[in-house]
Amino acid sequence: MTDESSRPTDFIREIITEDLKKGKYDHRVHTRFPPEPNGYLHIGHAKSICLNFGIAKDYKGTCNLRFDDTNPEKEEQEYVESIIDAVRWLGFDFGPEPRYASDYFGFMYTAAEYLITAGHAYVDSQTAEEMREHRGTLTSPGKESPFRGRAAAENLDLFRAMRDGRHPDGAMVLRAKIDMASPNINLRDPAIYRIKHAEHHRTGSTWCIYPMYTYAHPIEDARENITHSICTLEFEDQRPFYDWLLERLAEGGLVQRPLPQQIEFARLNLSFTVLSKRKLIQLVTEGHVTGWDDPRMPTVSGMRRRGYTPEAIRNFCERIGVAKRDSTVDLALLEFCIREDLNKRAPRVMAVLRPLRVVITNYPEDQEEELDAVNNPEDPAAGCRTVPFSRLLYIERDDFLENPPKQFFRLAPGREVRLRYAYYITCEKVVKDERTGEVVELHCTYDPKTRGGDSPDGRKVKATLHWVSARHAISSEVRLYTTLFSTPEPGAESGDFRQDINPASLEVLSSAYVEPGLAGAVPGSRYQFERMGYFCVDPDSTRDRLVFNRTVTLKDAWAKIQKAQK
RNA sequence: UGGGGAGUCGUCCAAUGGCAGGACGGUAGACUCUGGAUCUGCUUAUAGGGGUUCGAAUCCUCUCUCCCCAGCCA
Repeated sequence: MTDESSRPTDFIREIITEDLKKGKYDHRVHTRFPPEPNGYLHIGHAKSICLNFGIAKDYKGTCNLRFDDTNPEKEEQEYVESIIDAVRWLGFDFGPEPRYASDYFGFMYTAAEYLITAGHAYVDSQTAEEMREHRGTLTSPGKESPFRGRAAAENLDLFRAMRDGRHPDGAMVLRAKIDMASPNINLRDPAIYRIKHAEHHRTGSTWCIYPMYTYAHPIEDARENITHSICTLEFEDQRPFYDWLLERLAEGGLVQRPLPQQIEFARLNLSFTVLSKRKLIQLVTEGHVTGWDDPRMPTVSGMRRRGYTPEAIRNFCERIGVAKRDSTVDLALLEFCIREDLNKRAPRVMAVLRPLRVVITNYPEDQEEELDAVNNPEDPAAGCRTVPFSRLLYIERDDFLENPPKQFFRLAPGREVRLRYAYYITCEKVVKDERTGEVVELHCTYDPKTRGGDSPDGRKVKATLHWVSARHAISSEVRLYTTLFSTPEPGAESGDFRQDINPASLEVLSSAYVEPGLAGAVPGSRYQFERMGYFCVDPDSTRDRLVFNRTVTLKDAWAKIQKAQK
């Protein structure tokens, strides 16, 4: 909202605009993105990142990157690095250093002692199982713990003993004292501290008790003066506790008003993919993909390797909007966003993925020439290049059909087509393997007067084919990706998402040819292979051999016709 | 069967008592040295019943459907 005329675009910005109008937070807006460092970021996180950092930007506020590292058994340094990397790559700035929940462990401990002293918390010596039994059910109230009535002094001693490591894991927990009969289960004396004799990735062995998310998160927000604490829908039931805790701490003067407020929105679901952390981990550990950055993964690192741009992802996140209803976004929208971006910026090159040899019989054996080609018709500033032409070429196997159906415009016996930026050629002869009947080579003639691709007599052709000169082309590997799952909602039918893994999600083409200008292309560079799609140089490339990942195909009218006829 | 949320084109998001709109998808066409891009047309929706109102997607009411919650996970 940088000017008067702009209006909020979602219900969260509406709330913020209203708060600003009322002066609720002294005209400040401060958000945060709080991942747990126990996995890699995916497109669903990107939605949250764009929301939180986007709001900060819109309202000239601040957004913190904060690691919610309250469970040492699950969290690792490796993840914090990948998350930092992903956030920066997406184009967001959180200052020189991220924040950590563990930065506040000391304060959280002090606050817990205050709660005990004020009679708002107690140490419970029940086992986990006993606690579960006493919690009641969704429809029946819980029962109070026999330890609920302990005096503050005893609780304090016990809690300090917990901290000092005098009890094993699970021996006791600190609980908030609220209401065991509450219809909201989260208010039935939730555990707020547990014993874990575990090494923490940042605090080492300083602590053997760790706060629960429920307790830690509101405190982290308050400590960072967060104004709007935006999270996903499943935390909605948690909000009464969030408010309860902060109210108690404000009463004790441990946090200042105005208190941050929690606002929930619906997480992203995407068709043909899974986004739950558990499922993503399973894909990696069970070897269904090659790693977190496998180009078929919906992780930020996977999409990056696939060839997605930060701009396309940000644009996607803006287009899908923010609301409270559960929804599943069509993968086609994501693909639209990356095509839209790459169409404007990706240089065009010619690459033949499944080569078919073509001999231009009337082109002199020892002759070759350089032809002018436009780098990007959408961007005149991208300039021109030349591509070599000679007697022996490769064209795409799919661009020739011996017995073409009516709607097939491409090369066929006796038919004339244009070779892009080069010449008109006519297919004169089809050479086949005698045993298999497979077409192995085409003999064509070219019309020298059509150099550059135009015929002086105004003669039209129905198709333009991409090609490479066999002598000059660089042999490369091309990895063709389609969706990792073959159904829009993986697991919907069988209950096991792995049943719907698409066995054909990766096709490796090891004898593709790209034009010579691509020599030395660096990993991460993106190109449009004319008529085939957008491709990105994979880090697996070596000096001698380029490897390309297909980011997304071009829209393909012919493929659609073929599909419709099946 | 407790509590908390949510129901609008195929999909996602708007409309905040006043002509249900946009984007993606789909489809038809124009154009084209990429069957790309671009442009144009068309397509389809307020979960259901009752009520309030001159007027309801919006307010009231009843019903239905879907999601979340019974970790010492986040």
